[in-house]
Amino acid sequence: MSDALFKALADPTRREVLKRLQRGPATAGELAEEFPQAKATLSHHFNVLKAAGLVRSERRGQHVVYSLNTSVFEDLARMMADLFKPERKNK
Amino acid sequence: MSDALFKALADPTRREVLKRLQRGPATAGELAEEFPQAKATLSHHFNVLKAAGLVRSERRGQHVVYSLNTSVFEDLARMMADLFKPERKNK
DNA sequence: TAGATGATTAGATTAGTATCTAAATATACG
DNA sequence: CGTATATTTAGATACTAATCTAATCATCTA
Repeated sequence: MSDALFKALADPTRREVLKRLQRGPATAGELAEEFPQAKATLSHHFNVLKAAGLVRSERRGQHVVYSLNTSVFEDLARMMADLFKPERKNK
Repeated sequence: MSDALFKALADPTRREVLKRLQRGPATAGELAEEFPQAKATLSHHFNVLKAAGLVRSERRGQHVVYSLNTSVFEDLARMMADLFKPERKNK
């Protein structure tokens, strides 16, 4: 569970994708154009991000729109805090 | 820089080591006993954690004492926030 | 329905990481 | 100094992850 999240964040390209999505949703193609890797490679990264719950995807005709799932940030913050401040009960 | 940090957190064993160190410093041997892996393997993990600035080490005679470097938590929190909230200036 | 476009999946290759055992280094102490 | 104990480093292996090209799937439109 948290494993998928940390693993997803471990790759710099995926972190860049997240930062790009801060500026708003984008299609797979638009995202792929902003990175040097092949489309297929980016598609793989999208899958990882999705599995970690960091992004959502929605098909719009031929396009697939990816957007940031900000609600995971809460979980992430909790996990981070948990790594350093155990005394805090997980309410 | 941040890459080393995220990579260090990507491994579940290393996250467990961090959680163990929340309860206070421990020697390499003490830590190694709490994990199924070989001592050498744990030593490798310590190096990764150290390189990421997550732990400190100090030699005490024959022993090497590892402790959590809580000051990195600030950086970590900032990086996390940065991934999701770009509008915040990095003051 | 056929062709074009957008996206994902399959299969293979390469690079990186976790792990082990064995050897090396560091320190203490008799 | 020589041995015991604690830890790290070297070298090898297995596993995982990133990447590519080619093929497949999905949708639109003429």
